[in-house]
Amino acid sequence: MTDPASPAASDTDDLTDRLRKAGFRITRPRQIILSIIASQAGHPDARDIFQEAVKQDARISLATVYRTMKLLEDEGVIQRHAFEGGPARFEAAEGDHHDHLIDIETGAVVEFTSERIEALQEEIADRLGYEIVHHRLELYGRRKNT
Amino acid sequence: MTDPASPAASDTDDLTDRLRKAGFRITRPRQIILSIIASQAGHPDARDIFQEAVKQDARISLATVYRTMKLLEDEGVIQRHAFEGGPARFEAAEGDHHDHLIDIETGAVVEFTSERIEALQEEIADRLGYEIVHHRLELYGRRKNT
DNA sequence: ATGATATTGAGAACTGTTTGCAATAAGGTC
DNA sequence: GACCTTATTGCAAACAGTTCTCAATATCAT
Ligand SMILES: [Mn+2]
Ligand SMILES: [Mn+2]
Ligand SMILES: [Zn+2]
Ligand SMILES: [Zn+2]
Repeated sequence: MTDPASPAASDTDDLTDRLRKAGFRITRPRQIILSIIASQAGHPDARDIFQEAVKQDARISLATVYRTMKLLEDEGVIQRHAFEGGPARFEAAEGDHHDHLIDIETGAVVEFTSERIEALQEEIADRLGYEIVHHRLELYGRRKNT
Repeated sequence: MTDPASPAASDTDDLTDRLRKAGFRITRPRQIILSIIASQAGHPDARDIFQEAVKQDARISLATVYRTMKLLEDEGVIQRHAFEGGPARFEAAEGDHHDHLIDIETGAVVEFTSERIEALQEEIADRLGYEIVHHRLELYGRRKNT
């Protein structure tokens, strides 16, 4: 038992194992960042994660957050989004694929899925002679005055 | 007759009228940039436009290109795209709405439309209680080996 | 415990874009 | 056309987000 106060212990352990097996060293910054993305909901940006991390270890640097996000993205642990305007935002890549609707007034991010849209995308790419590697569907809107 | 060598004269004239009526001064940089976006096909970035512009007037600055693109975007003359990674890219906003497929190997941009996808987007936003202001659908893929 | 080296923190560098400011020029008025 | 007001420009500095350089440090296999 290393840290009785750490949250989301099992998720984090899964991820550390995954990284260890991939030949990466399990450093303190990486453990902290992993625990943050495992527990944290939403779509935090690098600065959000950095600020959380600093609470647990004041000497962590923003550069390390960026480096770790890159690593985790390459490992398929997280996904990176580039919503309009702002900095890149991240989320754990556990669940199924989904797309996003962004409230242009509040910045809130709503997730949704549509098998039909996904299928249509494939169909279109296919017709154009392409194979989709990844895609990006973002709806920007405002809440209806019901 | 002001400049017998200028290309895409009528399109450009339409646009200058539009700007003039909106109360903007028709400056040399603006005329040049307008003629470039009116003639140029594709999805050039600010640097592309700048390089073209410099050929016609060596003293034009990149800052003015950015300022003009902002103005033209606000006026609805052009559309701005933020494809993955690179700088913002622009295109004349004459035609109908369309979305993009980007060849991740060559960077080529293929345009497509899908009324069905557009309709589904509306449906989804509606169901979530939102009204779509704009959206972004980008497919990133590679050419099929057929 | 030791050693090889992957990783870190700090800050410089970088890319794309915006901004402050003095100089310039567009276009309305005479 | 000359004159005036002020929008627009060029330049450079500032900015935001991200990546990189490099010496110091920490991980982990032995
Ligand atoms: Mn999400
Ligand atoms: Mn297009
Ligand atoms: Zn999708
Ligand atoms: Zn569309």
